[in-house]
Amino acid sequence: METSKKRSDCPLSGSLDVFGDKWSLLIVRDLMFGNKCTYNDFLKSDEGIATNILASRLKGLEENGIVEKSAHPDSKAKFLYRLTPKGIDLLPVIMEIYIWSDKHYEMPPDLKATIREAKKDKEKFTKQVTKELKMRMVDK
Amino acid sequence: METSKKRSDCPLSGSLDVFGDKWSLLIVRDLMFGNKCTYNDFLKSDEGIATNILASRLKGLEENGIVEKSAHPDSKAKFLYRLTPKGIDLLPVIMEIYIWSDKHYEMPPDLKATIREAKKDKEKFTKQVTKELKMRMVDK
DNA sequence: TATATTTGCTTGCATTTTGCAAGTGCAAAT
DNA sequence: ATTTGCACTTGCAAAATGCAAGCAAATATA
Repeated sequence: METSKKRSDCPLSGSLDVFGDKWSLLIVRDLMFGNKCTYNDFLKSDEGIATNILASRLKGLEENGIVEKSAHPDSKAKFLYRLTPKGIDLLPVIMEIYIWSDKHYEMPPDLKATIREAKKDKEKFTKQVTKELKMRMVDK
Repeated sequence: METSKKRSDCPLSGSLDVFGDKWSLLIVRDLMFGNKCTYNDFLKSDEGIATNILASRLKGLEENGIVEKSAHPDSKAKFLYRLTPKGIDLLPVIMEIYIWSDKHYEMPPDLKATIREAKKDKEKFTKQVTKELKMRMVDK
């Protein structure tokens, strides 16, 4: 197996090797908040990811233990993509990006409200969402 | 002026348009923790950024109000790059990436100790580092 | 049962971005 | 006066991206 070499010992650079691109965290977002879990779900997201890029990102996320692919309960033609615990642990990272964004850019009002609410008690929000996501893991 | 179009209304995708690549946050890291502030400083970082990429990333970060370029007090041949308040506000994002990394990967022991300490009281750590960074802003 | 459609991709190809090496112009040190 | 340092720019090959089309298996429809 070909292990891609690290650029340095810095954990930040190592993390960016995993999700430092324009698409990976959007897939994680869709899994966390978008109620999306299939290839076509991700394809339909507003940003319009190209199908080959989606395939390569899903592969990368899977190889890095962020998402996990399994059989879909409804159909053999579908697959179910889910966040692993490691993927769920990206919630605080994504939250802080939203909070940063809220501070420096405009955004849809409903989302803004949610973020401000979450910001009030980050730990509570994180724990609650994490719990929900872990529950989703064992479903089916 | 050519404004690059947003991929969607999602603040996460907008943020990734700003710093969603393998290099931008490493430059921010160098400015935050590495005591680096010149072009050559960034070039010398362990990851070995290519000089043309560094130039383009610094330009992007500047255009997006994350860093600011000014005259260097020591020499007319040098320039000083500094984080803006908006750039300093990325501290919590970077912190959470470090914390995620600490949970899921190995890392240098001294850095690990710092991260664990910061994690104990994130708000205290954030406030203190932010204060130091803002002080650095007004120096010179 | 035959046909059409859905699903999750892969392939080909043009365009863009990256990475590497070399070069440039100005400032400063020797 | 010449060399060195600094902050880039340029050229070019290689890799990644984006777009459209194709494809096999599974499912839905006629």
